Amino acid sequence: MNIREVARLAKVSTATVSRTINGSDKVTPETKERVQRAIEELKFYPNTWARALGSGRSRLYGLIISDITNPFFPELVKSFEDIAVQNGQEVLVANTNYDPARMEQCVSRMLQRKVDGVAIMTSEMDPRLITEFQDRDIPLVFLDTGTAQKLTSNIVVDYASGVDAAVEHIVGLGHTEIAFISGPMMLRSARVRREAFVACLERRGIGAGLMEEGNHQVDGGHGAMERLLSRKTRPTAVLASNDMTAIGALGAIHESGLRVPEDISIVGFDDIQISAFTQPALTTVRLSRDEIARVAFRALYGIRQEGSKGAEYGVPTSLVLRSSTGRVPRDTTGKMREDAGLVRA
Amino acid sequence: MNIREVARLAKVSTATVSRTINGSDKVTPETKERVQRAIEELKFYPNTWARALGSGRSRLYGLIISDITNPFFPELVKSFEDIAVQNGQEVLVANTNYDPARMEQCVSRMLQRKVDGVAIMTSEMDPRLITEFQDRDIPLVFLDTGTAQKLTSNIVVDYASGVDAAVEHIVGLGHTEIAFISGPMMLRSARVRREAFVACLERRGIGAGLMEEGNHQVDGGHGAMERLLSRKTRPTAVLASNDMTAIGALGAIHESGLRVPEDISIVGFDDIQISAFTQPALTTVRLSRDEIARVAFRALYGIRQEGSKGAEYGVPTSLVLRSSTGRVPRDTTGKMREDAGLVRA
DNA sequence: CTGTTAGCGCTTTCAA
DNA sequence: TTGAAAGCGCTAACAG
Repeated sequence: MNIREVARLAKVSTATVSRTINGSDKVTPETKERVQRAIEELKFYPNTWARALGSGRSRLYGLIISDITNPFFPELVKSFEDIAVQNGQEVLVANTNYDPARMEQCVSRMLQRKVDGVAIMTSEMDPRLITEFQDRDIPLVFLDTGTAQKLTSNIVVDYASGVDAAVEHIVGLGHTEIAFISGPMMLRSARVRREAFVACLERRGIGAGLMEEGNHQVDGGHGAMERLLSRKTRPTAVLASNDMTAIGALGAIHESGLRVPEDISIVGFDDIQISAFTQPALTTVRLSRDEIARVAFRALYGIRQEGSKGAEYGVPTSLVLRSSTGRVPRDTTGKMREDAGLVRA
Repeated sequence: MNIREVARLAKVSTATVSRTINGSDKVTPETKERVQRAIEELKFYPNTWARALGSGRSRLYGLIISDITNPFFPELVKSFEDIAVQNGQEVLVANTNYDPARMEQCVSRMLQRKVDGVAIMTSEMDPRLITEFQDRDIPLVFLDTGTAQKLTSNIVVDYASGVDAAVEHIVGLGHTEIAFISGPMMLRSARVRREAFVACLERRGIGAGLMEEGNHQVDGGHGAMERLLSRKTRPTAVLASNDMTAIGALGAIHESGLRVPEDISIVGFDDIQISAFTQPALTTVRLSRDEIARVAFRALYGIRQEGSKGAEYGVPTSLVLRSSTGRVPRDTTGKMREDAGLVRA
């Protein structure tokens, strides 16, 4: 079953069938009508691969992420896919699993599938691999890394404003011992977030905060928080590099018998869906996946479609106030207190 | 850049290049070696579509899910993709968003991409659409719905055993007022889970439980739990149709001032990653995504590869004990009590 | 507006 | 073991 059969049934040439499939305006309505009927009757679905071969365009966009298991990404994938499908394009999602070897494999898959563009939402990327794409004139868009060039764009998240709002909020509540649980420092994106925090404290003349390293996952946040709690000077407020980390920290705090926010305030980052439903609901810095996805797709699609150039796009962040932050407790000696709840009053 | 250039550089025919790419054993090691070098030198990546066109096999498998935003699915996607890539195949993921219209679109996409098989992990599916696949001899595998046929397999989750273990556990703790928060009743899979619960209570001669309907998402669980709490006879134990629902219920309980498990016990279903880190950690019925993914892929791939037939595969469930379940409180009048915590002793 | 035809890049007989 | 050549299903000039 192929375009020829449709042509035969509709009594036209394959070219005409092709034209009506592609919505060409140079086809008489009646002819178009006849072809449509033939297509319906035969339940014909044009072979995308053959179309791509013939036209040189795959209508396929690659989306490389590091861990689909981190809720931040599925939301991004969903948005990206929605926009792509709306524009008649498809998405090939690939997971690197934070593994450089798999990253190489992902790149190879993208290249073999002849994608029309790739959104690289993962932090580390061998420059050599990037060249593979650029040499083939494949549009690229990065998140927080890379620099705009001919065909490659970069999405720059304004971490500073969100972090600043968070710190201002925390400081306004009287906190002075502020800690930060970072992501894995081997990841560029994790370092960028950490730096935003450090720079913010500096700007405000607050002493360097306590630092612990997590892994952007729940268990890492849990472990980091435990280490933080065992320090001689316990922080009264903790910012986490992402919400998963914050959720892990929340758990560790509860297990230690302390309370949030009475004893310790927690601020997350990302605002993933579940953060509104943790106990207590997480105050967090929102980073819109929808916005990132939209910008990323447009950056890619725009180049192919409107011949735009690679550019730099900004994406804002903003503070979402919920219940995991509160006034600094009066007693900050670091000992567990039975009356912790009263401090709130 | 194509296979011809490689052939030219290696001084062989395109057929030979094709053979070495496909690992044919009818190529002299030396020739193979020469071709490999040429491929490396040119950084040649064979065009997958052309391969598909030529061979009639796309090496692409479709995976249709209903909501990538529900943590159950990303874990499934990840496992499925891992196995597929290990076998040199690719995965095309499609989201229906619980929307029949999008389901139709998904099917069309799969058909156009000429997938070699489709795993349909979403509950409702227009029979007409299924026919589209079957008419084209495309292997299918369903989760909990459909019946095994020539090329279509079915994965049957043994809900009964997991639900039974959960109810036994709950009953063993002295609970008698057991409620169930279901998923959306319009979904077959949600109905199946609910029925397993009802059947289990019947089998044990326990009166019909209280029922509320959620939507398999956090907010639905939250709302359903609120309704449950406002009833005259408040349940002392609640089973949820999935973990997201249970997490929502957990939140509603906390907000009402009651405690888990002192006042109310909660049992989830699925055992998604985050359930180990909720407050308290969720007791839940585990359903292995890994296992489902593995079985689903094998069902599809096996048919193409080993010529196996469509079959029925069972997947077990098991109870995971954590901290959200405890002994039934002595006082079950449904009033809020200040001493709730003491009941535990 | 419609048809003819030459590819797109690879696989796969069929010969050699 | 290797090569020549005929497709795979569709698109896109180019004619008409």
